[in-house]
Amino acid sequence: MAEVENLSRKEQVIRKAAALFQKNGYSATSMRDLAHALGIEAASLYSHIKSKEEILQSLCFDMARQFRESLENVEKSNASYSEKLRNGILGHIAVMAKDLTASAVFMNEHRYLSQPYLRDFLLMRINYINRFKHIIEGGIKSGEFSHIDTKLAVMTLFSSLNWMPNWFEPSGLIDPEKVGNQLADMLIGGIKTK
Amino acid sequence: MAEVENLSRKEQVIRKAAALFQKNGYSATSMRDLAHALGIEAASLYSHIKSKEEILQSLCFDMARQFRESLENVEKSNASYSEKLRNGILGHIAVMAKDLTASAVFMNEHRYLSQPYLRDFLLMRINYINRFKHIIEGGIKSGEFSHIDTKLAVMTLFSSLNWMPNWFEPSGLIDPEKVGNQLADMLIGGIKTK
DNA sequence: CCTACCGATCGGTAGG
DNA sequence: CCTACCGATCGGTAGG
Repeated sequence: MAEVENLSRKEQVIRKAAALFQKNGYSATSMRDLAHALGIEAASLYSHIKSKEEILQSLCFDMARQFRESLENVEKSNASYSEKLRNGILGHIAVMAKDLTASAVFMNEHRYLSQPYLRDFLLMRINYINRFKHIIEGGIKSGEFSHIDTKLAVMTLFSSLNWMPNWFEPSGLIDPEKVGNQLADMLIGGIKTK
Repeated sequence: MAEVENLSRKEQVIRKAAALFQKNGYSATSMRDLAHALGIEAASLYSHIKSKEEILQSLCFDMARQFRESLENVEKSNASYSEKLRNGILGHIAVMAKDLTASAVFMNEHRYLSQPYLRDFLLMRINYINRFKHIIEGGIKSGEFSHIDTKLAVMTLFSSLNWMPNWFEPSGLIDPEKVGNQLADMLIGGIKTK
């Protein structure tokens, strides 16, 4: 059934769906809403996708893969723990900045995944968080960081990162690298006068 | 129609709804789900509440009021900017810890409010954030804080605070005051060795 | 990509 | 708090 030609149209469907999921939420977005936004009938969507949830799966797992790949590259480097933490932050923000809409869906709508996808997603997320945690723990052992609560530190970092799609200007006025460096400065160096 | 006797039953309905909204999302929670969880028929819910959204409104605006009141008390004090920031954080966490379920709904489900409630809610939230921002700006002017990006700083703070209901142990094993002080230490003092 | 349609479920009301 | 029910809408399929 001409899979190749359908690929770009499928991409269009997924991207439009992401925009609607971000704006109105996954559950509150109907396939008729999506079809109308694309100028077609609801039934026609099923030529491109198997189900509503397949769209959500694509969005969530594609973002998860990009985040994971970014962090793997950072881990492979020989940088200090401070630098690894900074580069992990920069990489995460760079991935988000490439698609703020998909990032917002990744963060806010993954909960509507059914099993076993939800379980897999949450396991991947825990794994990702733990890898950041290990960098922080390494930095504490090496003496680069003070003896802070690592769980609180990594949760603060993770929440800050994931909240960004909600306040970044979609216009692209914000420079992801600049914001990443500022966040790293603040979390690593603190905001208090030295 | 005996408003007084209905109050506690209405409270039960709202609290059970909050738990379901937190677990499954507002849109994905049906009035039949809620009724079943309470052991009654869906139609019977309407003796206690006017609509599904009225429940969401109660939850969101009640939490918003508590957050506002907490911050107002901090602003009235004569503390330094560091202390005001710390006390603002402690107050916010204390309000959340009193009802983690309602806090999660406040954070994750407010978007399903219809107009004009959504507008009012978002204006209150912006106001709340700006008041924290003013504390940080005051601290920069007074020399207590270094010249960081105030928007980034307040967004980092705000996202850290609002993410907590998602990782706090519901068992109450976490001491809100301890976590608040640690977060304040980290954000005010930084995590890097001095 | 369409028309025509399915069974299920939605929030909510009438009337008791 | 119940039974009985409303019109609207849901995700998805059949068949072209």
